[in-house]
Amino acid sequence: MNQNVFDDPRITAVGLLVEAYAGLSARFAAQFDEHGLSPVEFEVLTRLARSPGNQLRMTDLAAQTSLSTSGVTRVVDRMERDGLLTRRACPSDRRSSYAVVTASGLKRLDEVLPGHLRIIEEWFTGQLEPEALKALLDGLRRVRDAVHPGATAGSTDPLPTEHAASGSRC
Amino acid sequence: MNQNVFDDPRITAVGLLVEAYAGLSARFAAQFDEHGLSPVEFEVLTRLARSPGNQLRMTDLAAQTSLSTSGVTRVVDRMERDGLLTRRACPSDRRSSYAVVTASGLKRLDEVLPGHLRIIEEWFTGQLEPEALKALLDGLRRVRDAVHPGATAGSTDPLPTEHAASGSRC
DNA sequence: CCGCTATAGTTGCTGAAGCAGCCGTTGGCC
DNA sequence: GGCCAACGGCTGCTTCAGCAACTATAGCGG
Repeated sequence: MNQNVFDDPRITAVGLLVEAYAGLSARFAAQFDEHGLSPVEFEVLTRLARSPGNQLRMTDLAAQTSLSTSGVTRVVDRMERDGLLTRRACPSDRRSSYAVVTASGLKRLDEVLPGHLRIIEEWFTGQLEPEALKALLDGLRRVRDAVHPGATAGSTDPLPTEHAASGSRC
Repeated sequence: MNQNVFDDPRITAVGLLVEAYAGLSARFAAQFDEHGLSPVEFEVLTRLARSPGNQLRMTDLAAQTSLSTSGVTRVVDRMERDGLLTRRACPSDRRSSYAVVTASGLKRLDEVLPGHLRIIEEWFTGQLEPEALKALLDGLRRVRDAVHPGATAGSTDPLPTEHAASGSRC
């Protein structure tokens, strides 16, 4: 076996990305867990909270997260059971329903976010001088732009606020 | 709700990392799938192939991947069923067993790796000029080093070749 | 107005992964 | 030599996500 293949700088580059991502994800997950949230639930909460009216149709929510529509159904089931979300019927289209963040859900988010930001700063952005951080982010943006739109996996797009507005708004 | 929280540069930074990672992972997974491998199986295959004798104890394999020991048991079950791996008893410690890559497993890896490297180049390393790539990797390395060692999630360490040698070598 | 097709969401089934508990083995200790 | 704590790996149980099938509604064409 060509042992040296694994020393290929391309492999190393991917390794760095994977490890940095995995390490950060683990920190995030630990903090989410302290607040009784899974990473997916946190993502759902933030997607909804940043959307107009704190709500999104199930389908749109699926498009904005790493979940399939059936996955969204289950997650919303759990979160509705926990009181973080509610389903609301769409008045203009009886097939559709909205997932809406409840006051309790917003409160939970307010409890989680400060610590989340602190963790990002402690383990990610604060690890680098401003110009090094900028270089890192520029590089990531380039890769993201190449690989991003409509990728198979969820897009986690940070600024899709107009997405819901473009759809059949109720 | 403080809508502007989501415009925080720290959130954006994480978004970039997550999206770049997710996008690349999706490309990788698609190619693995063409060769009948899951991402985890590819990881197991590479870990073993880069280890001395193309083998690793189940426990060591678990430590080097994102899996628990029970997860390793199942994955190795599947891959052994598919002929990519074999279990071999450890002569000096009858509790231990090795997972060994078969010729078929190595062949599979040889089929997958060139395309894998091509994808990395096309969507990641080739997207940036050499100095920009270096800056990106330096940044990732800093974050990785901060967050990495013994993290909760799997470590995906790219140079643990001495790991197996340090253990109770048979 | 009727029927046909597309769409929204839910549900049964399957596969994968973790945890906890189990058994067999090992290696130190008396 | 026998005993016992530690360890390696496997199995039962649970959780969770995706796929595919299903129901209900919407919207278009004849």
